[in-house]
Amino acid sequence: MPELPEVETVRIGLAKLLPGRVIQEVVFDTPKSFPNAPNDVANFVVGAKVVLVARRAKVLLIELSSKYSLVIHLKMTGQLVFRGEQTFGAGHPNDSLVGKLPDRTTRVTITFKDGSKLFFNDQRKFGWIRLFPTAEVPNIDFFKKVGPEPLEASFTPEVFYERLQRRKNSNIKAVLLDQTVLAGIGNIYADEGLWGAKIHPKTLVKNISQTQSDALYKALIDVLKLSIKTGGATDRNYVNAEGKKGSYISFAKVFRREGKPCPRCGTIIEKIRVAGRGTHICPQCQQIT
DNA sequence: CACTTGACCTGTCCGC
DNA sequence: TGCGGACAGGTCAAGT
Repeated sequence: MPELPEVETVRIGLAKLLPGRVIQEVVFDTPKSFPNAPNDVANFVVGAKVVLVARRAKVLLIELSSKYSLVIHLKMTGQLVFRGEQTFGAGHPNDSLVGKLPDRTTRVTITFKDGSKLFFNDQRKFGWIRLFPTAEVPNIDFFKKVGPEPLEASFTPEVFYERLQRRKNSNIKAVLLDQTVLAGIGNIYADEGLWGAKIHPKTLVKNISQTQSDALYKALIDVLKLSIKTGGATDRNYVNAEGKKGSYISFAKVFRREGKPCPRCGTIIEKIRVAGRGTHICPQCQQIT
């Protein structure tokens, strides 16, 4: 669920809230949520100051003054929610944003010297926080393999078409979800982009024309930008750094709209299964070519 | 090698 | 009402 726009929205929020704060304490539930040894946390996290908050693909990077970085993947149900000390404590008038934290999904709590806290919540425990020397982050396997950022200027329609050709015999939806082809697209924006470009998700890449590729490029960029503008898509769990929901889902054309009319032609939207994922299409607008 | 499927988890929803 | 099972979907490992 947290795809590029959601992670970027969290980054924007944390970038305003965290830099300059000094970490005082880190508490985590199980090693799985924070696989680094306690010693590393004691040596390189506690006492360090947050320098900046960045994003690559769907991964958040919190760079510390210790030359180490917290590398965070929210996977499906992860949240990073910041609470200043003034919004803390049961019964406090400002303590009503999304309920009291920590809650039963809280995996890691980072407390800053000024009393504010950052909660890493994750209902399904797929997400994680890892600690790496900042200089080593680009060498993490995932970052070595991951594809280009779709919103960077260097990502042109030509680059997109060329990257798609890496998987000519796969269906286009599977390829859009492949992070080594292109970073940041997940189930929501794959469906929305394919609808925008009028391409059936089961269409094989080798059967996608340059014209269709260009249309898909534009549709993907458009939905990603719109979603960032609207604070991301809250389907179930997603919230931003302040614990607030995003509103993109109300702009969605097909995602989670099965049984409702296509906004373009009125045909009833169907939900099918492609690449092992629930997939939403307009059977009239999107036909296999 | 290219590509697809299953595992990892927990909560929710649907049918019986 | 309770219960089993399908489903949610990002990524990696295992399978075809």
